[in-house]
Amino acid sequence: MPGPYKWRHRFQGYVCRWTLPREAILDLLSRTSKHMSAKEIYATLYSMYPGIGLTTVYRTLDLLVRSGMINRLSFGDGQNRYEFRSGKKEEHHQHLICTKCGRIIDCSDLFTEQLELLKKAEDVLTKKYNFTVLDHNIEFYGLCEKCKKS
Amino acid sequence: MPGPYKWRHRFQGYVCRWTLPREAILDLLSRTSKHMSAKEIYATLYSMYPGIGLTTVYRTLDLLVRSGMINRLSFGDGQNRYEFRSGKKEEHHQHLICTKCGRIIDCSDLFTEQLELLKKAEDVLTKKYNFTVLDHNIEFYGLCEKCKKS
DNA sequence: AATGTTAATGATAATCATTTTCAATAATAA
DNA sequence: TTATTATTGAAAATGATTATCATTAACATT
Repeated sequence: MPGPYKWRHRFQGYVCRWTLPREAILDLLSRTSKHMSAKEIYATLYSMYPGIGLTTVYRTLDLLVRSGMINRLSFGDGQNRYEFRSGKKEEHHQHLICTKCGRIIDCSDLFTEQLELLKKAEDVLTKKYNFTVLDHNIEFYGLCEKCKKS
Repeated sequence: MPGPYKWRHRFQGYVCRWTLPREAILDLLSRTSKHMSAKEIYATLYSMYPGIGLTTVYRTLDLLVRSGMINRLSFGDGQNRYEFRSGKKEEHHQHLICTKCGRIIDCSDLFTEQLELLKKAEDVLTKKYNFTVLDHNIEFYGLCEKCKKS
């Protein structure tokens, strides 16, 4: 369990009480580069904090999503996954998903291309569909290094 | 129920027996512009073909996904959705998803931008991650016309 | 520091999408 | 027409997520 209330200040106005489970879940997600499911988060925290309940994990994840601290991802494997959301607006990244082993790789190398797509998209979508873009998501499916070999 | 076996020929080699449920499900998806869930497909077919079972719908959808006839989509609302896949490789489109009412709009207006992103992506991802891109997916989240007003 | 209010928790049960099981059916080859 | 076996559908099983509710604990007030 990390320093007592590292993340508390980011919740002013969102939540009444800052608690150990909330701190622990947000802290875990801020440290890992994995895209963890609720069960995985629960299992990880359980080892250092056996009192925690799976229900609380689900509830807290929901809270964190709603308050914009984390992203909920669904890759279609039957469970949602979560990732920490950096403060910076520009730090959008893509996910590479191996269709063979399910590995997920983060990729932030297409910054310029993405921005251009986005700029154009906002323009087109507003004019044609009167749709206001608030967020976007780009995924690439294919084969990772390991799976190509085998 | 449509003309007897309209889609049969596209299955040569994929499947042994071509049946009424398979025909009906594929035909329905080929006609609709909606992004239907298994339950919705089941309900629609049930009215004209009361013998059909939900299990068969799930199984057939799986078969159709595996053989490349349809796409499975997961927008994170707890159920998968399906769309017919046109033969043409280039006919990739994006989805606009209204975060308020859940409406899904198809959009094919970003053809050039998408191609350029993709071209660059394949290059970068191969070099940096040794990842082979087979497919991609782009989604825009925001507010649709109706939801902006209310 | 002690107290009271009530938000937050966690165990359990419920829900909902999807999968598995298995006996019955029907598509196709012989 | 018959035999083979892929396919079907009902029912049960699974697995992720949500709802219920009594208990606990955060924190504002004393």
